[in-house]
Amino acid sequence: MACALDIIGDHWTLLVIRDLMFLGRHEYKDMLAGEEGISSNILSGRLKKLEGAGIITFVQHPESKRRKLYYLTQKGKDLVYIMLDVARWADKHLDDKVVIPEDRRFFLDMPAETVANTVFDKLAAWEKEFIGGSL
Amino acid sequence: MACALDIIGDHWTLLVIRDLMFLGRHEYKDMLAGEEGISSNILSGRLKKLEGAGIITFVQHPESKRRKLYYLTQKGKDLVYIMLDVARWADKHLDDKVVIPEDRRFFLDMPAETVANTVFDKLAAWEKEFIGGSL
DNA sequence: AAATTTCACTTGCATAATGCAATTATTTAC
DNA sequence: GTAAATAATTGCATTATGCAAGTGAAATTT
Repeated sequence: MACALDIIGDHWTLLVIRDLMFLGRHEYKDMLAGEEGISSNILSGRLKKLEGAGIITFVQHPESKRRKLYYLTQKGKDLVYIMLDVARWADKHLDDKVVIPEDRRFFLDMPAETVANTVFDKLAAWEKEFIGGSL
Repeated sequence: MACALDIIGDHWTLLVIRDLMFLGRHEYKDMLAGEEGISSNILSGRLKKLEGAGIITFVQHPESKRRKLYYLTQKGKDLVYIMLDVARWADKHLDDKVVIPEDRRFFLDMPAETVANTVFDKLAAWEKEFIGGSL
């Protein structure tokens, strides 16, 4: 538990992972523009830390040398179960403060495995387009 | 997600909850003696924060005026699903660094609901002895 | 009853992390 | 060539953390 929390137990790390897992934000600038307003230095540090931990990796953007496309490794994708439980808990106990977006709300009523497979499929499709397609 | 992480997204909070949920540490001094070595000021702060968030509460120890018995509310107990997923993820992906204690290892092979019910039953028995018994 | 110990904190202070704004280097667009 | 976009980095103020020591009340020992 403590070792896992060394990696994912801070305010911003799981938000970066959420961007990659659910929101289709694969670029630095997309994550920087997120509604929570992460600072550029924090984002930069978290991306490096997550890369070092083997949770994310990246390829060069096919249209630009300077842009990078970040995406989750399987180690990162497996965090979906934790993410889902956090969302379920927040929905149940913080429902006055929390609004789960409608387009993802139905996830909460699905079995975890179904959600995981849906997410995995979506990420695989993205990878096929941007990673598989460019190699 | 962000709101939940404001509460539980830090290094020590989930460790305090783990103490209350799995390790039967219900007193300040028990948590302070934990193997991770939390500082007294940090522990004090986290207990207050968790109490303020409605995740834990406490009663006076039946044998002493100064001692307190902390325990989880239902809001706190429901974090068991997140805790279990964190443990599963760590076991799968950090297995070189992580040793799951043998006396709790079998939890990883059980369905989440079974684990939750086991934990809930154990906590209810504790509460019946220390809370119900003293009122 | 006086002295000691236990307990749940609190305080002081050094170090580290965070947050914001501005800057930099490189790449792309015009 | 000039200007804009991108992925960072730097400087600096504020905040959080970590350690050691201290505090005051309650319990225990003598």
